[in-house]
Amino acid sequence: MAERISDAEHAVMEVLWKRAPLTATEVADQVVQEKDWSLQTVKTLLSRLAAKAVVGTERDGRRFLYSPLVERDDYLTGVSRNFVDRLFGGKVMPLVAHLAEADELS
Amino acid sequence: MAERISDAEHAVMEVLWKRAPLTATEVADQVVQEKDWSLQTVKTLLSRLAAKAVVGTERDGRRFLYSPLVERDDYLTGVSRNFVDRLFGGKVMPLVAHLAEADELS
DNA sequence: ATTGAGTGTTTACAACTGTAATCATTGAAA
DNA sequence: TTTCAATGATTACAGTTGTAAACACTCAAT
Repeated sequence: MAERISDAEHAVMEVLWKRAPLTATEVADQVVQEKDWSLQTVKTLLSRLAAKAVVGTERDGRRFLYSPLVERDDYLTGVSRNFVDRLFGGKVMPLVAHLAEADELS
Repeated sequence: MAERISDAEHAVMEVLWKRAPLTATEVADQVVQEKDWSLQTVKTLLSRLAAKAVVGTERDGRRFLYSPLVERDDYLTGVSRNFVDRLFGGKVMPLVAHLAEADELS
């Protein structure tokens, strides 16, 4: 039962997948370049992810260092499969057909 | 701004996409074969879809006939694009790679 | 010793979801 | 005509999500 990661949480994960461990502020600095969120919001998201054991925390003096506990690859595989299953009966081809427009399909 | 359709609502839409117009009870009869929901639940979902103008209602005496107002095809294209954009930077190939396992890729 | 900036924790709060129960209306049956 | 069953409308209620404010603690600078 893979833990569910919400959209907002996903944005945070992307930062940690790029580089980790990071402090909350470091994560926020990155995230803010994409999303217009406050530091508080990012900290809330980190807490929720930690509560779900999707990121791990490691004490570093007064602050925490956050690191992903699930691999980006595993996560993407999970949601992708779920997506095709729900919307395309598990078949990849119909999905591809729906996307075969302005994309580099070679 | 395509109206957001939730998972539960999507199950209802699938029924209407298969055949329409239908009464609430007819929809429920279909849906219940898949999901273990009460008639009330299906009616709530139909109301919400109608409120969002995703299904249209046509009075038929004392009851309503419901029909989809968005095409299944358009909807799938929308969510698919959104999905690849958010998770794969709009690139289809990486997505396919993540799914290239037990599937009929010929 | 005091203060302020950084950091984690707690609380907030509305929108959306899943899942209905209850209410109200009304046509059909008795 | 009274009653019942079907049906739409209203209300409910907890969990998740997005988005934070407020609180508390503490190290570093004054």
